[in-house]
Amino acid sequence: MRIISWNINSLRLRLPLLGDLVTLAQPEIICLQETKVPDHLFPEAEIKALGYNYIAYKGMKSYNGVCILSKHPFKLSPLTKDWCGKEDCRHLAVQFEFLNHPVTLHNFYVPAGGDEPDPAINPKFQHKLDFIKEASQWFKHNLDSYTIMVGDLNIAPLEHDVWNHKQLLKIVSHTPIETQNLNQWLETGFIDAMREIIPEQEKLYTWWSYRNKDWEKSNRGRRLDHLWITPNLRPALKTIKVYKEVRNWPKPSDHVPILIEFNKTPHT
DNA sequence: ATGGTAGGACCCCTA
Repeated sequence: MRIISWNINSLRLRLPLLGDLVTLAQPEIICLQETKVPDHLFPEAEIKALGYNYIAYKGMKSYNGVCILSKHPFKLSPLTKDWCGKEDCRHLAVQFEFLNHPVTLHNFYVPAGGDEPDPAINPKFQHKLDFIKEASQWFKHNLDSYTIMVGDLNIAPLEHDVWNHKQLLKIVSHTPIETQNLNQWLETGFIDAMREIIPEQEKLYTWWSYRNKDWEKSNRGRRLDHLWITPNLRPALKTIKVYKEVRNWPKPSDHVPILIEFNKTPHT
């Protein structure tokens, strides 16, 4: 079972790239963030033409937006909700059968938080902290036994999730308050699947700013996108892959797709 | 220390 998570930064603009990604990665399920398309304009026919007949989307004009595209049937999970009292299209949850269990899949787009890492003067940073706090509390009581959680969490928690740990400690996405709060969310019952496979001492990025002249040469990346699983899915975990080459495709997103693959017949 | 780029809608916001 191959699942992709990707902050696509406009679904309509990058539909051709999504097609290329399907060819390259052959995912059975795709979770996208920052679709930037309101529901009445969602390109459903084009997505179905790519082979994904089961679709859930929650979008709005200009900002945010998430969707889940699948080759296998699923139902929308009742765990889908709004956060911080805002209807800003940052979360979808679905449920499907896998390994003879109902598996819940969450797709999140966490607020970026603006530039100034001080909640007293930056309401966007306050929103980000509130969002993570609320999610941490909520998952204490609403974590299904078999759960996969993916998305753009806009936080790079570990030293080697950023190109320069010391320099980024004061930069939004890598401040201690963010990484502490994200760890509390993780500790509600998840495993960081990417770091299960790729050692913590190894640099690992999923995002490179548009503002670098040569992103590959300067390599000032961050791991903002994540793949979390509950421990009972750990025996089935097969592969993690970061599709770094997609950052060099024409008109790329600043995030690259990440893949999690499970064995379909685990010996648990 | 600064400013750099991109997407979408609207004369600027968000990332």
